Amino acid sequence: MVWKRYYFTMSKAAEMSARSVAELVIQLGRIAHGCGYAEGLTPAQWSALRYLSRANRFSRTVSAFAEFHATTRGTASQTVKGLVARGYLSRTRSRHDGRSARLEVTDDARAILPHDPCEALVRAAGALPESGRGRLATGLERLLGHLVQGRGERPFGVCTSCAHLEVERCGPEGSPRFGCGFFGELLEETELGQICINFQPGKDSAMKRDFSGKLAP
Amino acid sequence: MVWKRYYFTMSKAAEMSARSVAELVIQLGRIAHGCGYAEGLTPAQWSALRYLSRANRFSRTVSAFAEFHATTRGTASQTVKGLVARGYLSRTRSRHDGRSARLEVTDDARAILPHDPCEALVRAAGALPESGRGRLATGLERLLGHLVQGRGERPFGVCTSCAHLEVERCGPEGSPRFGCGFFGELLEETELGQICINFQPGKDSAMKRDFSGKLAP
DNA sequence: CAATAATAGTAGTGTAACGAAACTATTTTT
DNA sequence: AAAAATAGTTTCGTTACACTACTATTATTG
Repeated sequence: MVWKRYYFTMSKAAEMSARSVAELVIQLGRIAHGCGYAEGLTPAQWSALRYLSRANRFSRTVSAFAEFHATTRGTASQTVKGLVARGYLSRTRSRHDGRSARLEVTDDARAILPHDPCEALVRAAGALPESGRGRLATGLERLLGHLVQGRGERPFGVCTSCAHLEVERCGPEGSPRFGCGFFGELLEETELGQICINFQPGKDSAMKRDFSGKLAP
Repeated sequence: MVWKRYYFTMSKAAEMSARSVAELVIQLGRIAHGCGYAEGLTPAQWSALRYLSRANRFSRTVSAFAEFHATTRGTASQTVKGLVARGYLSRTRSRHDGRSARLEVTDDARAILPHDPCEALVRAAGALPESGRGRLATGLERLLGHLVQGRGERPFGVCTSCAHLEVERCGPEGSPRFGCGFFGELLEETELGQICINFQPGKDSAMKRDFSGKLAP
């Protein structure tokens, strides 16, 4: 295991810098969480709106959000209930599974999403120099990966870096078609950048991730 | 102002990566906060113990912790009260200021600090490759700086990167002595790495920061 | 030097976020 | 056909936290 090697041989300096990273993440997280009461919504509700506006059609359910938000289904149900009551989410029962319901972000919700109080964090990140920002994202992603792995949970991710993604090219010059090997369904190109509950870290992913949303072979 | 320049000219790709950074910080923050109930202490109490064990003597007060924790003095007072009741903190009234009381972390508290649930985050950070870890810390520090600045607050920091630090060398080979220009008091060498409530970002700091805790001229 | 303002800290109250457990209603497994 | 698993909801109790009002001390100001 990789982290053991690093952990047990960590020097004093390495431990200090690791602690610095942890402290900074905690501090940032608290501030980001605290500034979450705009538009009469709670932090949990904003989190739900953010998640559901970024999740693909397999992942827009109460249970998926509960797992993403690291909370219980009961709590997630309450959070969603409030948003439905305000007209920010709509429910449609699944035809294939009578227990399940799909959640959709309404136009009203999309209208207020730019007022998400966490946009302050996005702006702060945007103020960083371009090169450092990419490295920061990569570093945080790895950090989250280690943390989630240590808790025995699954990470969330998008199709473009998922092992379940399948690409099919019709002819040498034909435009590619995409599918998910897990759900066994075709994927629109716009769906490739959405968050999926069944993300599998792509050791052998079909394509490399790219922040622009475009695909690199 | 720097961020304006970056913000208004942000490309689509830059905005995506900024959003990634923000989302990752939020996610990490939630997980780090959620795993905070070990040893019968609440997340807020763990946060207080962490802060007070890292803060210098000018900063170990209820008000300083309230500001650090971005909460009210009332809430901070409650948090501290619980820790005093459990014997993890001791109060000593200030002789210079009858209103103020100094908080000290007890030996009992130092004994349980290694069981801080947020140590999982430290371990995860320790699992990162050494080079990336340093850059990650720097990037997060800048991010926090931008965010705090945008909220009109002051950042917290340590003497070694503070503008108030004064260094005095007794002779060409003599060991240096340190003082704080703000509080007008001498500083022990062990205090130079502690968090201070009156940190002033050191444009012209007397020394460069170093994670090892050692000093570089 | 008095009057006022500011600061450090505490106490009490109300809200609401959240976890836990119990409960339906479907689907899957055996 | 019976049992187990899953999606989701509801209820209840705890508690973290903000808000307000309050005391005690120090700083400021005319």
